[in-house]
Amino acid sequence: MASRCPDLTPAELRVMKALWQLGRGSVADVRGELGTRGQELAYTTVMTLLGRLAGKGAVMVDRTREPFVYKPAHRRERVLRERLREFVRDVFDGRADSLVLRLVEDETLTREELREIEKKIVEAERRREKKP
Amino acid sequence: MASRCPDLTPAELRVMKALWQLGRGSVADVRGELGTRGQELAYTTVMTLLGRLAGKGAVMVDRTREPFVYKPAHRRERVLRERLREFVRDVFDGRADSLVLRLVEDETLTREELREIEKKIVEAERRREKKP
DNA sequence: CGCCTCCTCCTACACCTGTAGTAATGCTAC
DNA sequence: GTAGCATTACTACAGGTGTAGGAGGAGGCG
Repeated sequence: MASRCPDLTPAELRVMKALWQLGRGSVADVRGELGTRGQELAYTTVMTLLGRLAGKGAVMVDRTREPFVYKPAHRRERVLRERLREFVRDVFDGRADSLVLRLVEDETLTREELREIEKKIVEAERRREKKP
Repeated sequence: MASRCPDLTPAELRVMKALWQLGRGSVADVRGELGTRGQELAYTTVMTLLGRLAGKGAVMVDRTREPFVYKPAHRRERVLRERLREFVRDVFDGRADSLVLRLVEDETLTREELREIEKKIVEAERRREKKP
């Protein structure tokens, strides 16, 4: 397995989301994408954030072209998974089940979603029976 | 419905957890409880944190007794629920289902936990059928 | 050819966080 | 009653975060 994803601040995460959406892009592109999500930021602010992200290895920069092209260094999936792990550890003391129970009981999920999750659970259980 | 729970920093949350465990207690008590969890902090550090928590209304202070007695202003349940909500919104764009799916597929949960969750889901679905 | 515009680089800066020291004050024990 | 110890109040401070301005280069337009 590869190097750990670096920690991201909330603002940085928002930038990453824009980048994941775009695939890759210039500062202006990212700024535009953030704009469509209601995050109006000055050009230089976006630059600063992308710079910090590059500094911690969360994005790759292609400097052979101007304007520079930024690209996520890790896939969204992976970063979110890691955030989730941390969150479960820090807030729910590692009790993932109690987190899920809370969501289930909290009306946060629609009937559809519940059904979908149930299906996945059954699948997961079946998988584990076979290959423990 | 009551006033929103204030935002807590990671260090503050750790203090709150100690306080929830104790029910209520002095600075020294909280410090001790944190100690048993491997969070060794100077007395004054704990004071600072409790002071900040009091400042943002997360704990109540009884100053009629010395040493002052600190007590959580909100129940654990409630604070965790709110944190979870924020997390789902900020990191998973509000898609609680995709968060849960990730946990289910991620081997993060034991067979037991999966079964438990499944049961809760069935219950929740049944509840909703009756009272939509 | 000189200016405007876009872009990058460096700098700034106020606020938040984690962590703790020092001063003051009051109670306890000799 | 005086020297400690516990406790609180005030202060500190380095590092992180969110947000952005200004300087300077490079290319397009009049």
